[in-house]
Amino acid sequence: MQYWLMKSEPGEVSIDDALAAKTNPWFGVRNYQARNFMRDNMRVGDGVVFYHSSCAEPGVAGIAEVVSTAYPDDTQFDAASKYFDPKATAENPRWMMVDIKAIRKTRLLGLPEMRACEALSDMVVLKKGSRLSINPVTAAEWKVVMRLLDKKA
DNA sequence: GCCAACGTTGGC
DNA sequence: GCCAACGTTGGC
Repeated sequence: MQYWLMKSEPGEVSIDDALAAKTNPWFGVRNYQARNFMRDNMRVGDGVVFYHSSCAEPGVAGIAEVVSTAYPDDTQFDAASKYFDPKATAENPRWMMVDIKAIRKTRLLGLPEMRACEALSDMVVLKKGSRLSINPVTAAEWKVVMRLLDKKA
């Protein structure tokens, strides 16, 4: 059992959108490191910190879980999609995705509050210049995030 | 909109 | 295989 942080732009898929859907195929990841995490390391039941990025209030917005192992992201084959990849073929898919199920919406745990928490100082998402949309989260960090989420802001 | 940081591409 | 140029991410 592992833990992850997954970024989503609320303008695309917010935690509310994710909760409304039964499962969310995590299409559109076009970064090899993030793909490899999904393809090689994600297992059904893994915990996911649902993070809102590129928005007015970036931060943790909910909790989710991984509900499938990796399979080809079909948007790579769709010429009409902005995620289309002409170099990808059905025999040799380049991009993979997993299905995510939202568990609950939480209060917004914003970046300043996360940065203020010493126990989270090594979180990848807080590192300067970190742009990776999928990050491993340690069990210790997960616990701290859960505790912060249950606290009043 | 700005810009720092990072990833990818492509010429050599 | 190097590295400059370019594109993207994402906080501010």
